[in-house]
Amino acid sequence: MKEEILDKRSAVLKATLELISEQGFHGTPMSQIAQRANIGVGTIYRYFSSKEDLINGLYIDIKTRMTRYVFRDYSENISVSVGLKQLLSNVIHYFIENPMELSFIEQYENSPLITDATREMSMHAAEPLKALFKRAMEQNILKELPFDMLGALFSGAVISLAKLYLSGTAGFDEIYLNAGVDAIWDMIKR
Amino acid sequence: MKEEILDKRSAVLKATLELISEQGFHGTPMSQIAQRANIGVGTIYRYFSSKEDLINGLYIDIKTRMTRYVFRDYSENISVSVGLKQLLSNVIHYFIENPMELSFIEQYENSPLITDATREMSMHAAEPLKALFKRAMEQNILKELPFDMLGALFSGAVISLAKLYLSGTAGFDEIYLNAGVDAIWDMIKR
Amino acid sequence: MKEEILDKRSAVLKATLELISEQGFHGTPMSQIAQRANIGVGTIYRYFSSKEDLINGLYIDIKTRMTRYVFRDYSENISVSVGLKQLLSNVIHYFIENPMELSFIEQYENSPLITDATREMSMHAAEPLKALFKRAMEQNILKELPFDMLGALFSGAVISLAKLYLSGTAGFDEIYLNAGVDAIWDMIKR
Amino acid sequence: MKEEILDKRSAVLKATLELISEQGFHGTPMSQIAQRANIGVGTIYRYFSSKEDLINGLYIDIKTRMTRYVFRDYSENISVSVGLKQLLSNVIHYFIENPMELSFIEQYENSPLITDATREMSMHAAEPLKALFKRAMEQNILKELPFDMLGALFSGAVISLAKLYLSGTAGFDEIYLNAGVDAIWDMIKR
DNA sequence: CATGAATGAGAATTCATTCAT
DNA sequence: CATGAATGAATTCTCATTCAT
Repeated sequence: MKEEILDKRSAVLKATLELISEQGFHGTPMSQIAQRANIGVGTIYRYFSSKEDLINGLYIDIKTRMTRYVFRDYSENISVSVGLKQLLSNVIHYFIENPMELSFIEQYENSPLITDATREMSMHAAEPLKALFKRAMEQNILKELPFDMLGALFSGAVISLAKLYLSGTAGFDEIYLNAGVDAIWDMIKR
Repeated sequence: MKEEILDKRSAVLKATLELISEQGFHGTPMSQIAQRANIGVGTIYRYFSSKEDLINGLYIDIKTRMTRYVFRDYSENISVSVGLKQLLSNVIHYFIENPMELSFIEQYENSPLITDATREMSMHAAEPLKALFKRAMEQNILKELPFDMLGALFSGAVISLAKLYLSGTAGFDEIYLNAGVDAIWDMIKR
Repeated sequence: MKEEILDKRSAVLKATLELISEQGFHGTPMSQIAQRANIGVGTIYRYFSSKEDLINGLYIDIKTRMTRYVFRDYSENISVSVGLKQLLSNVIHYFIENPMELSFIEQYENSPLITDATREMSMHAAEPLKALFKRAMEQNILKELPFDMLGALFSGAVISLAKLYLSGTAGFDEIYLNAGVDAIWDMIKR
Repeated sequence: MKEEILDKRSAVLKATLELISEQGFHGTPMSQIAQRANIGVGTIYRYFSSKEDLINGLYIDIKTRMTRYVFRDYSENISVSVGLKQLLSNVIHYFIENPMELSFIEQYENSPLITDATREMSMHAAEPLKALFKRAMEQNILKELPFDMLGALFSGAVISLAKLYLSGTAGFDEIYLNAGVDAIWDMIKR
């Protein structure tokens, strides 16, 4: 009964993610979330002050877990280029293994629901990446472009690749995926 | 009074784009669209059978205009690599000049509102790009990757770059933009 | 092109009857009536001041034609009992031959749309029947009941019989119909 | 405060009956029903999935109560002819005592809103009457006509009589009513 | 006269949020 | 604390009616 062990807050987040990733924010009433989470509607409001707060909470939760996953094997000991490629690969794999989270993030980041505070928080989560970029710049490994720009190109391409993979239409395997990762690397490397 | 010369259907599309790009689909009631378009609510329904139909119609309208813009200077006479770089540059500039359209497209393509029929139509619009890629492949100019993948990497990076530019935070100019375009080129070129 | 010979007013009435008998008042927009009548919506308003007026006009039209049909072979020369039975039979046959009119009348008479003026008019149409009843009373042919009551019993049973016949479920033929008419006759005859 | 003791579902049905019987289906908005029932609009939808469902629910409710009333004193011990006359009388009295229900039933049964499922249910409610007719046929008490036809003649006349009585114009009393009942009896008896 | 595009009042329905139990 | 019935503001959509052409 893994599901029942989940504390209520987590159960709500899980239900929200599942439902929103396929039905969208506005296609998902609070009542349905409560039902899926096996709790009463009112209970959601003990953990989140409003639906918007819930959405934001879910975003933060996902971003946190993702950052942890993506940097899990990073250490200052490994070379920058290895580190960056590993990072790249991790991001892709995170999304491939968590397609609902990708779907949610894409919806959320392009919606007007996103709070400035949340955006701020998201920036903060990107700090480690920035640090890595900085080290790479110092070693003349990356193109001489603003950090933000490298990040944007990088993440835009990565997410797009993950989406293509998940769409299933392409039908390409791990090998192609690696080729894609290499291509992205070509984009940012000097 | 340019606005009043617009036929009503166009006025509705214009109003919808403006409002949705900043408030989102669900933050924008039909009544507000009507108001902005200076017509009655009922009139919208003479041109679009439902709100969903309106959204889809707007998407198709935008995609059509964008495709026209992006391929406007393309000809079979120019070299493939020049053509591709021009294309790249055009896409970026289209979005920079039409930020609301970028915002709308991003919302729409990640929402559950998107119809299969519309997705189909969108594929169709990508045909010229595919043809160009094909020519490039034959000349061994591009990496040996599936078309879909090249397209995904390409568009993901381009859109991401345009968004960064528009966010204004980067504050970089045309020169940097060109550097970005070159980086994207590095990603797909052999 | 019989349809096109019809003057517009009649075309509107015909279209209204057809549509309302199957879709009901509120399931039938004015625009649909116009379409079926092959005229513009606005034109309806040249002949009828409002939808309500149209409905009332249709009712009066139907009642008039029905009364004419039902009394078509009546004359003071034939005996009262023959005349009454003939009348009875005529009413049934009118409805059987004009099912849409029956459907419309039943809807209309039970709806709150019916005007006092129209009800008045309807009474007036029943005058010949009353006269016939009076003659019958004087000859001690009918039960000693108020005219209104005889009329109510009579018309209630007749309409009910016609509806049953038209429902088709009973599947009975002309012979049974005559037996039904006889039964109704038993109800009012002394 | 009898009204306030009513559970909400019943309060809604009561309000609906009152309003519809005088204003018709389409003259009665959900908001008005809610107001009359002293509840919020949304609450109606906890008990009925739509306005149509509400109307159907009301019809079933009324038919159930009416059937109970009409057969309340029926038993297999009493003679068939007494039973039938009692039934006849009960139907009339039910409608006289519940004029709004008569009005509603008449509107509903002649409207295109009626569902096949509901019609089915209504047939089912007529079973006891059919059984009684059957017994009567076996004893050669009724005319040799199909059950459906006897039922149609019977109910058509009864309802018509009740309506006349309620219209108040006739101004006849219980005695006349009984005479009417006798007349109807003459119609179906052998 | 005929037309049908334009209108907006009005209706059904949904759903985030509250609060009595 | 947890619940879910109750609420009503807000939204989409329809359609009778008008009036410029």
